[in-house]
Amino acid sequence: MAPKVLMVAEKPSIALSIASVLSGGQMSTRKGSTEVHEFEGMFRGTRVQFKVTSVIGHVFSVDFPHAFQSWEGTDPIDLFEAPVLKSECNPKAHICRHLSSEARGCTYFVLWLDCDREGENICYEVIESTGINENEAGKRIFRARFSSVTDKDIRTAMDTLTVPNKDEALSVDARQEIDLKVGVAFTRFQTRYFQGKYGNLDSRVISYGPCQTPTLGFCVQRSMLISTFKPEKFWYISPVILKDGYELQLDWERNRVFDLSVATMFQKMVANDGTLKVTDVSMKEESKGRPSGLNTVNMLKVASSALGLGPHIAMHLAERLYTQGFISYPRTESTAYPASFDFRSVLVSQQNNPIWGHEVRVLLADGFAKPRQGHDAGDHPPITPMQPATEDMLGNDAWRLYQYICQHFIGSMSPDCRYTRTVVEFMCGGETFRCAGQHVSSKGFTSIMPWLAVSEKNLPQFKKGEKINIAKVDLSEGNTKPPDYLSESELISLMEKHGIGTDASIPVHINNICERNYVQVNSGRKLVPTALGTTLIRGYQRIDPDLCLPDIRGFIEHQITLVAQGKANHMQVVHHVLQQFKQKFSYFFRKIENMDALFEAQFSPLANSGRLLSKCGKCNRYMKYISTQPPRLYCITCEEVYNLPQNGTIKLYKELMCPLDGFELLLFSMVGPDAKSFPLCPFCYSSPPFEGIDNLFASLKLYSNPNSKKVITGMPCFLCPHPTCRHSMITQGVCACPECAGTLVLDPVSAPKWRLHCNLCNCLVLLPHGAHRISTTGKRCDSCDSAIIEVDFNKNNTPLGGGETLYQGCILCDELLHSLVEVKHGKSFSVRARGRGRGRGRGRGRSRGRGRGKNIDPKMSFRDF
DNA sequence: GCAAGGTC
Repeated sequence: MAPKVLMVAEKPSIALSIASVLSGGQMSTRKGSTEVHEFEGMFRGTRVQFKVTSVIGHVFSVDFPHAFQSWEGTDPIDLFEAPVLKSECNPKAHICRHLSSEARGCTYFVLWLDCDREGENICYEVIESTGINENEAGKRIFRARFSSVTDKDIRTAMDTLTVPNKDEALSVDARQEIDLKVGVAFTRFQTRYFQGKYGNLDSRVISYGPCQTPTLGFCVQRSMLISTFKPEKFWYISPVILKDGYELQLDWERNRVFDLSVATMFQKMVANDGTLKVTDVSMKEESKGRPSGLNTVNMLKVASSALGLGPHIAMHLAERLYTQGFISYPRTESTAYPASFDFRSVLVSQQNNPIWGHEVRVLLADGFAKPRQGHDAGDHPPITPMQPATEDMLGNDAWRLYQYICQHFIGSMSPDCRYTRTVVEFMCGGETFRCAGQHVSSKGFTSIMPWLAVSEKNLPQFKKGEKINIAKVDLSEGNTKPPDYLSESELISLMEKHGIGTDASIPVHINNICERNYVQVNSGRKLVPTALGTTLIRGYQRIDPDLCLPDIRGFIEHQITLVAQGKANHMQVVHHVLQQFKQKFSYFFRKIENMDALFEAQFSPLANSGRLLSKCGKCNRYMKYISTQPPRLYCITCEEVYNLPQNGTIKLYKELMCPLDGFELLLFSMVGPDAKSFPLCPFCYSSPPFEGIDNLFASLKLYSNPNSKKVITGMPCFLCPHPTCRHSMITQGVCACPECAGTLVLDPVSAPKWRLHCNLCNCLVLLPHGAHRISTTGKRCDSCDSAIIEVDFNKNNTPLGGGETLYQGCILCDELLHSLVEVKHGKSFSVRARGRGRGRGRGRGRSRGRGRGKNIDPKMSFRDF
């Protein structure tokens, strides 16, 4: 059998391109975690079987081991010396398993990852996943280096295989570890410090990061420029002349002066003279260059400033346009096209468009230019339309973005805009004045990109030496104005200039500082810092300005570049950089009061926030409910903070008390139809009292909808294994969930629409509607061990004979009850566990996790619903 | 609940 060669690309689209080129289109494709393309061909002189597949970006990501995950149990400073673990970033995608199974039986491996440091790092992630020793590099493992995904480059890369670059890969490992440790240490420390003190901070996390914080820094710097701005008065003179029917206001060469008496003096000199002499008339042919190819950052800037689409949304739309085949790959730094690029066929595909088809046909008929020379970053070609589309096919926002991409592309193929600029210079009373006119001789690319058009401005004819009477000379007054808030588009430029983030991550950082409530996007997509954002940056500036300056990213990049170049040892660099940050951290820790003074002036202490809600189990006094994010209870006497679930409403629960700690219970209700409500003890919720409760949370994570934000982060009563408390999972649990491994518990406040809800997933079971009361009884069903419930039916519609209303039974085994219940899912229900996990009704808290065989008694399930 | 970087 022919030897096998496995080739791996960074994303499925590249795998497809490589396979198509190398097989000449003669390949077979099969599905897997990612697609695998197979064909025969020659490799190092022998006939082989090729398999081309891909990863989906990084395979692994770095995090702390479990012991360091706890915010309570870990001192943030210890994180700098903590070990780090690599684990699969998307376990559900099973990329690692996919690679190892595809690698089996392969003799050679060719790594086609993107040719940048991240790609080099992913090479080693792929090698690790395949289980092949990395010492086989150069023997069985090869690296293909390509600067574009073109026929020629792919073939050249295949003919000149090299080996992966370990130093570059290690530089990425270094960055990952540094970013993780620095970010998490500072974030945990300042979050806990300020959230334990202030009630109206309105942010769940007060994060720090070497990219996000300088990004915020830019916004705050501008807003501080605005708030400290002192306007100054200035004066200027602008003579007006009348000629050939034109009224012209001339520009003063001095522009403006800041002294009224000086300005008055100039005005008098000019007025006394009264005659302007034309000293020069110049005419120049000027041209405004057509654009070069469109890269991500420029697309995002236009999307924000001209289309009103934020970078996060714009990237989302662009990705959709890409996966639907309307545009080329939208994440690229390059503004230059490869030499072999087929411009003509792109133009041809756009020639029938009703809006710009005409311009395209003219270009095709009269000949077109290549885009202005740009920069080739060696990644992907500029963003280019691939297929014609209409607004109906795309939807409004995607259409507007697509339209811009098309206009930009066609503009870049069009001639430059040419115009004549006339400048007339005048002298009067010893002062120089000018006026300028413009006449467009050829619109060029501005006819398809009209917002860049050069404006026409006509001037009357002037002759050098000509004398003209001044109609009037006004002395005008003005005020210097502060700059406007930083626009998103300006921010993107600043980030790019300072190397903060990458084309793919810039939108994420901007989105981050918005979501964390550090800045708000105002009209015109201007970024206005919030009190929190401003206070944070001012705090860093007081303690250690480095922390919020863009150089901090530059410093890290510089250090890891030494690793990438093989000039420094990976471990030593990581250690050195982390030691520096650890020192910064400990200084920040010691000086936090300097920042806190600013917080004190801006925010209210917990004691002055919120309203009294429920009694503390320790001091028996009422605690305050803080409703701003994150919702908390604060005991003024004990100075303790208790976390609460998010995104719902909270109220006192019948003044009932937790038997474990004496805290008054609360009732939390999620929002929306069919939303759950459940009781919780604030103390138990914040610090679960039972060992092993972590496992419950692990399953909670598993079964909660990954698309919705996690609401429950602690232990409500429905997860509590207390054997006798009337609110615990033990007493309120009825039977196993039909959809997951959870337990259906009685919703105690759901009357008259009585129901059970699952304590893990969104499964809902409706109980007899309109009953007076439904409760658990403490008895168990003989045949299925579910809790026997007692229903007190309404006497007007009781299904029982003789006007009876009281009835006890098992909702699974009792025919009457069984016929009166109905399974319903929450809207966001998405994860279905296989099998039923723990099948037996509640009871026996300790039996949790014991799996059941396949022989499920049909009566014990909801199968026949 | 934390970072930043890939990509879907």
